[in-house]
Amino acid sequence: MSVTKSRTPRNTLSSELIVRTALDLMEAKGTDAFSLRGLAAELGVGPMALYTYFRNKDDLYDAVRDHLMALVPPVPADVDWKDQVRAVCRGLRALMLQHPCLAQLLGSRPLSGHETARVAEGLLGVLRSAGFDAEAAARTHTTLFTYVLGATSWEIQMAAERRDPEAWRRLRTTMESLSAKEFPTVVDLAPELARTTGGDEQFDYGLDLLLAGLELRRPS
Amino acid sequence: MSVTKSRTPRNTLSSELIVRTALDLMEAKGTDAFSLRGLAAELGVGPMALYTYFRNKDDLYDAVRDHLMALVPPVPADVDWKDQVRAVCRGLRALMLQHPCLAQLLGSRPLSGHETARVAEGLLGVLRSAGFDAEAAARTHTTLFTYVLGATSWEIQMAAERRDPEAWRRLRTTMESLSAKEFPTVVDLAPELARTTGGDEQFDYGLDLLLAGLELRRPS
DNA sequence: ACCTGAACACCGTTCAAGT
DNA sequence: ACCTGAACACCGTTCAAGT
Repeated sequence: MSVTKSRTPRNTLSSELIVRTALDLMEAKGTDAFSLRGLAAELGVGPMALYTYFRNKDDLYDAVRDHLMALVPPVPADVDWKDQVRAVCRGLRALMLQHPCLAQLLGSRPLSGHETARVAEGLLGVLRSAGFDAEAAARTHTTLFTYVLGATSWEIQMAAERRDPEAWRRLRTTMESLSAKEFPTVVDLAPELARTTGGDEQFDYGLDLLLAGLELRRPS
Repeated sequence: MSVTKSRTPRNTLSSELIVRTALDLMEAKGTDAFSLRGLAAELGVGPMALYTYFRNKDDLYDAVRDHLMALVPPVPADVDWKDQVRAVCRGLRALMLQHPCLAQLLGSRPLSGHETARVAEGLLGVLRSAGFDAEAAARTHTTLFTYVLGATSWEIQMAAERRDPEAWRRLRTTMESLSAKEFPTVVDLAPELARTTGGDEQFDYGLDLLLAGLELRRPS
C-alpha cells in the first residue's frame, strides 16, 4: 500500500478498464457514493481523462449497465414457456441482488445497448413462441420487466435500510407508534408485512400471479 | 419581480411552508435539480434555517412524500373487491403521474408516516375482507405496491426521456442500429415496444394479470 | 487521440455564534 | 428556539493547453 498513488502512464486506459473499475467502486462503496472524481483517482488519472472515453456520467452508467446485462443467463431450452419466463425473471433478479447498482442503473436510464437487447430478445422470443401476438408480447414484456425492477429495487432498498441500525431503529419506532384504533389492519399484520418485504418466496408470489393471469389469456 | 430577494422575517417559517415550497420547486425544476440551498433561497433564508425543522435532506423527503400520500383517494365502498384494489392502485399511479417526484420519493426511502399508513390500511383491509389470510394479504400488498411503483416509475422515466430531444434521438439511433439478424424479435416488435412503455392501457394490462391470478387463489 | 490543470458553479452538512 | 455566516469537503463539467 503506497501512500502516494503513482500516476498511471499514458495509453493504459480503456473503456473496459474504466467500466470494470467503476463497477468495483460502486460495489465497494455504494452506488450513491460513486463519483467520476473518485473513479479517476482510483485509476490514477485526472478527472478529465475519463471524458475521452465517455461523453458524461450517464454515458458511463449506460456502459456499466450493459456490462452487467451480459451476465443475465440465456433462456433455457426444453422447458415449459412459463419456466422459461421464470428463468429470465429470476436470472435478472439474482443479478440485481448480486450487483445492487444494477437496480439503480436500470431504473434511472432508458434501455439501450447490445446486451440489454439480448435479454429483451430472449424474453420476447419466448412469449411469441408461446402464442402471444405482437402487442400482447410487448405488453407482457413491459409488465414483467417493470415488476422485476420494482420488486427487486424495493427489496434491495429495504435490505440496505435494515443494515443501517439508526434508520432501522427509527422505522421500528414509527411503526410501533401507529395507533391500533386508526390502523387496525396494519398493526395486526405488522409481522407479516415485515417478513414479506423481500426474499425468493415474495418475488415468486407476484411472478406466479402474473404467470397465472397470462396462462388464462394465452391463445391456444 | 424584485431583483433583490427580501429577507424573510423571523418566525414565519414552518414545517408545512417548507414542505409545500419544496414540493413546488421539485415540480417546477425537476426532482433531481432540487437542493436544500435552492429551497432556502426560495424561502429567503439561509440554508441552515431548514435544519431547525428537519434533521437532514432525507427527513425532508419523507415529509414531502407523506404530504403527497394524503392525496391518495380513500377506498370506494359498494364495489367489488377487485374494483377496490383497482381504485387504490390507479389512484396511486395517477398521483405519481401528477407529481413525478413522488415516484422517486417512494422508491428511494422506506415507507413511513401517517398518510402512508392510511393508504396501506385501506388496501390491506380490502384484501382481508376479500378473504385472504394475513400472509397472503401482506404478500399481495407488497406485490401490488411494487408493481405500481415499478410500472409507473418506468413510465415517468421514459416520458421524461422522450421530452429531451437529444436523448430521444440517441435512443432511436441505437434502436435502429440493432441487427435484424441478431435480434429479430426486438426489431420486429419495435413499434409495439415503443407504444407499450406507458399509458393507462399498459398499466391496466399488468394490473389485470395480477388480479386474475389473485382471483384464482382467493379462498371462497 | 489522449490527457492535464485550473476554474466555474454548484452541493449537504458541521460548527460556533448571535437573537 | 430560531436563525446566521463562514467553512469543510466534496461534486460534474467546460475550457484552453500540452504531448
